[in-house]
Amino acid sequence: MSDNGDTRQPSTVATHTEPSQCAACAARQVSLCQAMPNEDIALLDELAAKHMARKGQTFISEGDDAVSLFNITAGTAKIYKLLGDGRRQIIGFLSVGDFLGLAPGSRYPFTAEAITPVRYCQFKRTRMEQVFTEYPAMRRKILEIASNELAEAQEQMLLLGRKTAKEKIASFLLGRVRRAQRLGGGGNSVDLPMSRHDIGDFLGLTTETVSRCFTSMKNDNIIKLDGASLVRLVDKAQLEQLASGNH
Amino acid sequence: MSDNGDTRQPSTVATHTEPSQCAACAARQVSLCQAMPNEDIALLDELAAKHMARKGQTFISEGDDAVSLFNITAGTAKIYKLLGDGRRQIIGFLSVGDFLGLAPGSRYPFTAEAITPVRYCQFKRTRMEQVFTEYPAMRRKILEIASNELAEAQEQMLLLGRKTAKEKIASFLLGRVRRAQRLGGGGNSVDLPMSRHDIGDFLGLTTETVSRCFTSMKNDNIIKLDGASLVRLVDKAQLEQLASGNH
DNA sequence: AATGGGCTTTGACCCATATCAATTTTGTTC
DNA sequence: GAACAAAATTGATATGGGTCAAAGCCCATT
Repeated sequence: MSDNGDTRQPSTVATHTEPSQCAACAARQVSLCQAMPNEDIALLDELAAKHMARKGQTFISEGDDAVSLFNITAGTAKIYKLLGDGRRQIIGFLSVGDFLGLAPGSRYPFTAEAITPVRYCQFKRTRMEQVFTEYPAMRRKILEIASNELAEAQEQMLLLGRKTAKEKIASFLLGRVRRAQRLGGGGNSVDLPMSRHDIGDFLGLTTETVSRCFTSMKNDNIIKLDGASLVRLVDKAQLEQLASGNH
Repeated sequence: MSDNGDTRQPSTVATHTEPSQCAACAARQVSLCQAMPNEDIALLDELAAKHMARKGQTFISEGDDAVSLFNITAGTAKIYKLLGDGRRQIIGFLSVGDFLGLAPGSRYPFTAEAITPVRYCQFKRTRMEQVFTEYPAMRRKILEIASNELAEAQEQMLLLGRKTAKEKIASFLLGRVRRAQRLGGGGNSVDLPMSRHDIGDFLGLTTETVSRCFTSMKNDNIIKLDGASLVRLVDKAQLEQLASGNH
C-alpha cells in the first residue's frame, strides 16, 4: 500500500532515547502506570525505555518477537494487519495513555506505525511480569485494559460485519469524540490525524467511499468539514441514530 | 431474526441446577479452572452454580447487570450483538472450556444463546474477585484468556473488513478444525452445530452467500459435505491459501 | 508566489454480494 | 413412515460500494 513505501522493512529500533520522569508524565493518569503507587513510581522510570517514532515510522512489526510492552505517551499511531496481497485492516488508532503489546503467543500479531510523531515507553515483558507479581494492582489494571479492548473489538466486529458505509462513518466520528472527551478534550469537534485511506482501512471501506460519505453528510448538514482533518459534528443526534442502526 | 422467535425475552435463570465435581470436570484441563491447584479445587465446587441451557435458550442478555462470570462445560453457544433494526453480528461460538462474562462496564455487552444443549458454571463476580486475589495464578490465567480472545477478535476484524466471501468461509473452516484439534478432536472433518444463518452472521454474510460458497467449494473439490453440518476438508492447502489472502 | 507531489474529491462504470422468490432437503412429531 | 416445519439450496435480479480515471486542493519547499 502506498504509505508503506519507505517503512516496509523498518527497524524496530527507535531513533532516539531520552531520560524523563514518570512522575511528571502526561499519560500517567490515563494509562497503566496509574496503578503503580506514587511512592514506587521511580521503579517504572528505571524500567521504561523512552522512545520517539517519526511520522510514518514502524515501531512494532507483525511477526517480531514479542519481547516488549508499550505505552504511548504522545502522538497518534495505528496498528494493522495485512493479508498476503497487501489488503490491510487497521485494528485501532492509539494515542496518549494507550497500551499495546499483549500477545497471546511469542510474536506480535500486528504492526504499529506512527501517524504523527509518537512518544512511547517500552518495557521488557519479562521484567514487567515480575512487577505484576509484586504489584497485583498492575496486573488488575492490565486485565481491565484488556477487557476494555476486547469489548471495543467486539463493537468493531459489529461495525465491520453489519453496518453500512454511512453508519460506519457515523460510529467512527462518535467514537473519536468520546475518546477526545475522555482525554479532557472539547465538545463537538474532532481532529482526524489519519488519512482517508487509513479511515477506510479501519472501517472496511475504500478511500473513495469514505470521502463520499463525508461529502454526503456535509450536504445533509450532519457534519461540517474544516479542511480534511477537522470535523465539526453538527447533528449529533442524527449521528447517534445512524451509528446504532436505527433507520 | 427468525431464530429469536421464542427467546426474545427469555429469563436469564437456568432451567436446572445440579451438583457435580470440578475434579472430574471434562472442561477442567482446557479452562480457567486449570489454574486452581488440585488441592483447592473444592473451593471452585462451592462457588460454581452448575446450570443447563436448552437449545435456543438465552442465558446472558445484552444490557443485563454483569454480576457473573461463566464457564462452558459442554455444548455450543453463540454470543452476539444486535443493531437497532435487528441486524446481528455473532461475536463468537463457545464450547467446552470457553470462558465468558468479562465486561468492561457493569453490563454485559452481548447476548449468549445455546445452539445445542449447553452446560455451564456460573460464578459471582464479587466472589471470584476474592479468589483471584487469593490465587494470583487464576488472575494470570484470565489475563491469558483475555489476550487470546483479543488476538482472535483482531483476526476476525481482518476477516470482516477485508476478506472476500470465499476467504471468510475458508478461514472459518480452518478455525473450526484448529479448535477441534486443540480439544483433541480428529484431523480433517469439522462439525458445524450452527446454522448457515449463524455462520453468515458470524462472517458478515447472508445465509445464501454462505450456502453458495459451500456449494462452489464442493464443486471445486476443496471440501466435501456430509449433510449440512459435517464438512470434510479435502484440500487443506488450498483453504490455507484462500484464508491468508494469497491469490 | 510559483512549483510540485500527495492527498482528497468527484465522476463513470462494474461486480461481488444482497435481496427476493421458489424449490429441495432434512429432521421431527405423531 | 406420513406429514409438516424448518433449514438449506438454487435461481433471477438489484444495488451498495468497489474500481478506474481524472480533476481539484493543500501545503511544504524553494
